Amino acid sequence: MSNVPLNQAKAELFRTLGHPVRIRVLELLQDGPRPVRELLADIEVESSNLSQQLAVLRRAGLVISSREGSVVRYTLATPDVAQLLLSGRRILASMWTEREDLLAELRDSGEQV
Amino acid sequence: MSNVPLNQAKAELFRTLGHPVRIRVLELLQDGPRPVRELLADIEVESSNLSQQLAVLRRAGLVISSREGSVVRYTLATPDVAQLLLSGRRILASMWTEREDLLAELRDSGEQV
DNA sequence: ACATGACTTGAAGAAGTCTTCAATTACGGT
DNA sequence: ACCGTAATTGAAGACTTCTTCAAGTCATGT
Repeated sequence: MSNVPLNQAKAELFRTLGHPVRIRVLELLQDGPRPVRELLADIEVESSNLSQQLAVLRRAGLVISSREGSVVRYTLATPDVAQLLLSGRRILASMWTEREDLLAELRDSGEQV
Repeated sequence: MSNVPLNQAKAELFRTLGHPVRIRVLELLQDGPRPVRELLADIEVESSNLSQQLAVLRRAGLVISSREGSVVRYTLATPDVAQLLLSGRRILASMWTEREDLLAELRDSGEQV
């Protein structure tokens, strides 16, 4: 039940998502394929840096690129990526509200002292 | 609709999951709280290394530790972590089957030539 | 008080990742 | 054939993360 190489693969997948530009790219691609030019317009990053991050996503197999004339279009390799991003948002949200609850508790107990 | 600090937070969350030992720990904690001793028995890793990885998870707010006598017990900060791990598994599965389909296609077209 | 088992911490070198720059490829228009 | 725009690549230096070691804390048994 441990399966070390599987956990290795999972870790690599998560590590691939571990960069704000790559997250943003995947989020934009959720609404359908997009040419690099458009991604570049929506993300504040240098063209060569975006290319580097796209290459990371490509190597990980999360996106697919195809040249169409002078433009390169990127597509999500699987729509399941959306689920993963959603789960991430949800965890952040629940950690945030838990911390907020704690703050409220602290404030309340402070008022009692 | 871009929200750079949010994407930064998401990226940090995913990066925290980007290590096989940390993945394994979270998976074990899905079945309930566990003392370090037990985690150590289930994961092939040095005690000090496990501690380092637990510290990363603690700092990220994904787990909570509490001392009970001479033993330290770890707990998932939120059960939502399970969803995230599941989504990860699912992506890996769908990437795997897509690649398998591709292989089958290649094999078939090879037979036709 | 001391020893022991259960963990954590700090530090150091190796390994990996990030950003940026300059060079390069690929296509379309003239 | 040449230029401009679109995108990728390779390489270098800064920065971060990983593993391991030795040393440290903390509670319990003797």
